[in-house]
Amino acid sequence: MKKEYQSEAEFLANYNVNKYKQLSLSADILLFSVSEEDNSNYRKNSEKKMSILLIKRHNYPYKDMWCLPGGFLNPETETLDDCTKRILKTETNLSNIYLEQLYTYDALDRDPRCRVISTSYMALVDKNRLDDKVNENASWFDITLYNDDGNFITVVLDNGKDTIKFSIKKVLRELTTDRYTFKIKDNKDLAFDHPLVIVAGMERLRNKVGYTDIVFNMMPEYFTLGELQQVYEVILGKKLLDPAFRRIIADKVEKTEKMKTGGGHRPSYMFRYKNK
Amino acid sequence: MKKEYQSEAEFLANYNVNKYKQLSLSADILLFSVSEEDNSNYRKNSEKKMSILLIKRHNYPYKDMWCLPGGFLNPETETLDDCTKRILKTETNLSNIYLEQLYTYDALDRDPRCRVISTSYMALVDKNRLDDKVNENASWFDITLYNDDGNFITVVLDNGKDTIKFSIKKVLRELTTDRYTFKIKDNKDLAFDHPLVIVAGMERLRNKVGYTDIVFNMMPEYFTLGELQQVYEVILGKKLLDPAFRRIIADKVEKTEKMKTGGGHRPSYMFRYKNK
DNA sequence: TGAATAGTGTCTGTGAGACAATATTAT
DNA sequence: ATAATATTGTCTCACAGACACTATTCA
Repeated sequence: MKKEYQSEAEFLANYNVNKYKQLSLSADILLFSVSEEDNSNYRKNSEKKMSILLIKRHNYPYKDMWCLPGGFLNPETETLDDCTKRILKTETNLSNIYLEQLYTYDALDRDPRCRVISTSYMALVDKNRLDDKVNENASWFDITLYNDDGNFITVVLDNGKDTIKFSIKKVLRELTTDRYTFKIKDNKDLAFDHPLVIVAGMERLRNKVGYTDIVFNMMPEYFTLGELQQVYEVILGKKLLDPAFRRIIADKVEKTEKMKTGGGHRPSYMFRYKNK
Repeated sequence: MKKEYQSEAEFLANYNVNKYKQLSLSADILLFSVSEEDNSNYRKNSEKKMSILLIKRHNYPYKDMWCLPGGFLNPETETLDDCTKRILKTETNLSNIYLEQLYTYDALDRDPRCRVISTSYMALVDKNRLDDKVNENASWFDITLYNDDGNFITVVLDNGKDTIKFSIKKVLRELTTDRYTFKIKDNKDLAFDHPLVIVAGMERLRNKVGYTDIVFNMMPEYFTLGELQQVYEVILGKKLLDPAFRRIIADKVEKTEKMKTGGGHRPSYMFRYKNK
């Protein structure tokens, strides 16, 4: 039977480092998706928001706080990719999810138990595939980004019950021309260095959306161009002009016979990703 | 006194895994620079080539083969960044080098001794800063890339004495829209999975050159626009048009009073990176 | 003088940004 | 009829590609 600790300090005092490994590797997953906000106006299309899956911690450290889904690597049998897929399977019950390694975080004190070096992964999924299948300790949080000025980013995560808020400062790196790193300025709701991981991951997603087709991993098979445009817009954090958007994605999609009707306005053709 | 093994098989048979760690982390460094090919024609500017620093291995595994500079992480004291800087200092005697983490390689069998998970770093340097300072076991290799067709890349590395050649196949990943990974198709000269690391790193460099200012880390303080253009050209692997190039970099550089003369042709103003 | 690079002018076509106009639905 | 989205047309402006032209040096 597991002992119940009363505080993180007590837990750490009793934490037997030698019982476990001195150095552990882990994978942390940014599982991104897009959520639909139900709308009162029967004419309007439902608005969309970026969302991310978080896990409620039940153990120390950071007990009762939210964190990214993640887990330790079994170094004898697993690659980091394997490890990530195993975690995703556990949390979402899905196997076929777009995955991409992002960055390895290894600050000496990023985990109070011992040295834990964590590789972050970005995963993208169409929410319709799993809405009800997620693990009970997991929850989808809508993401809102505020760019206070050029140097600060405030992130608010909301799952309808809990609100998580943190701020990140952009810090220019020395010895370089235009790169910067992130530092946590303010955070009390999210475990570990996960605020950094989230902000860096969202930046990566924003950048890659422009020159790759990864968005289609977040779309169902059939979608309207309006829906697709909404997804681009929530990722990029800005409105796009309809004609320009249609020009750009014209050769990536193909029109089908299906129509989406019932919106109190002109119906729309459904499109499909055209995989060359 | 260290025992001398006669073969890699013998070495591995005697390798005591328990004497060392079961799992090790390491950093491998892609130290890129640009080399000048001396030219016979007094009129012509010297041609440039991409070059990379490699290390001659003196121990098993992969004894007597070349490999990327790298080393094991000391997990009690170092971050991966620290580790990379320490290795760079050892090999080049320089401390201030542009660094950027790229990717973490962790195939189960990538090192025959035991599980070694390696994070690759890209480092960029102006060769004038260190030409004679490099460690004696290290050597600069000129890089030539051949894109046999869309799916194969052949890389030839040459340091004037040794020639290293390997081929890489681009493999489309499942579950995705446009990403691919690399697989080694043919390699007998370069240790470990370093062919993959090199090709992936060069791709990253090519991409980043377009939307960042990292090139200036490979330039001396004063340079002509012709020299700068040459560097872009060897990185991108194609010629650029002069007027277009000048338009693009116009606001990144500032003209100085210095001139570069003696070329048997019209002299050129020297420019400097304009750090906003 | 000529070969080579340095540097600038300018034309053209492509494509993004912007705005307008038309089409079609459910209430 | 009206509010809302769907879809297309078109104008303009910025800018990259392309080519031409002039400037300047040293053997």
